[in-house]
Amino acid sequence: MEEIDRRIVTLLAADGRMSFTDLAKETGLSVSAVHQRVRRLEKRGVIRGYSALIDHDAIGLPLTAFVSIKPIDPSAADDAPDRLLHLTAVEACHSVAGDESYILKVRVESPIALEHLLQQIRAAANVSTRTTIVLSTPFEHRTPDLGTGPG
Amino acid sequence: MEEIDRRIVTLLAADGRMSFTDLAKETGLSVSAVHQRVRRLEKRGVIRGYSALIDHDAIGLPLTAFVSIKPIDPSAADDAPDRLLHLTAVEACHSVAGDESYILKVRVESPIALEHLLQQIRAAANVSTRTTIVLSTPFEHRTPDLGTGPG
DNA sequence: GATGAAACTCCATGACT
DNA sequence: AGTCATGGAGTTTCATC
Repeated sequence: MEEIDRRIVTLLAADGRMSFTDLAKETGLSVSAVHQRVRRLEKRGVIRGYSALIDHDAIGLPLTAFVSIKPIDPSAADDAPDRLLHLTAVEACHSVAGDESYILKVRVESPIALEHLLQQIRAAANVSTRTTIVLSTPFEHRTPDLGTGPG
Repeated sequence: MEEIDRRIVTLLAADGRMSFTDLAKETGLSVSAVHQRVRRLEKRGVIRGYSALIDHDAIGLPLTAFVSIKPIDPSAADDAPDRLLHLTAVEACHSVAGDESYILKVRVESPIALEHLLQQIRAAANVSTRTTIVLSTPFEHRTPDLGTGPG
């Protein structure tokens, strides 16, 4: 990927609603050239989508936790992600190296809701869980610094 | 927060560039009423901003890891987040309950870059680190289901 | 790939209920 | 809080280079 595309990606990662007009000003291109590039980045999957960043406290999901899971039967099919998809409290699922197989990031309303969710996770994916509760989040969703590229 | 605001938040979390016109159609309100609500949600901090979701493989940061950190001197001032802010590879920093004090999410170019970053983290915050490498990410950034509210 | 212009759609604000 | 009206911006497409 090239310099101007990197700049566009950086700008849109920092402000997902920036207008094409402003992107054009920032990049020195015409509006239609920027438009074309953004559409191409979307089509190529470099830009996967756009999202509003939400204050989870404000929407009634103040409790965040990381849940590491491990299959109870190590010989069973490893389809945990599929089995957890329906649990909307599970915001992310990462397959990881190490003693456990996945790390989930979950957002719930309360400790009771977390307890219930853990039961659901264990039942749905036939796993044991280890939970780390988030006390506060100094920062999150920071935009990568794409600098001037590899090289 | 009330029903229509929840709906607006859900829609914008799923598509951060949705137009006010479409939000109006989805909510049954007029464009200006939606406009007013979105601005209020932004002002109240319920919506903290907007971001493009990026494919990290495509931008040359294919290696994700979780780094748990623990202070080497437990009596020292706990200002790790401040000390890590300048490391742009650190995408998120969560204070957590448990044996370790923070979990960081980092994105780097390569194993060598991770090694270098870990050295920087240890030096900057005077901590020990424990790193869990992400092999793949079945899903991430899922939108919360705000349903019809608490109750 | 980039550009400028045209047609169209959307945004943002003010007057009013 | 909401609607409607409106002028100003922003978006999208197209012919052209």
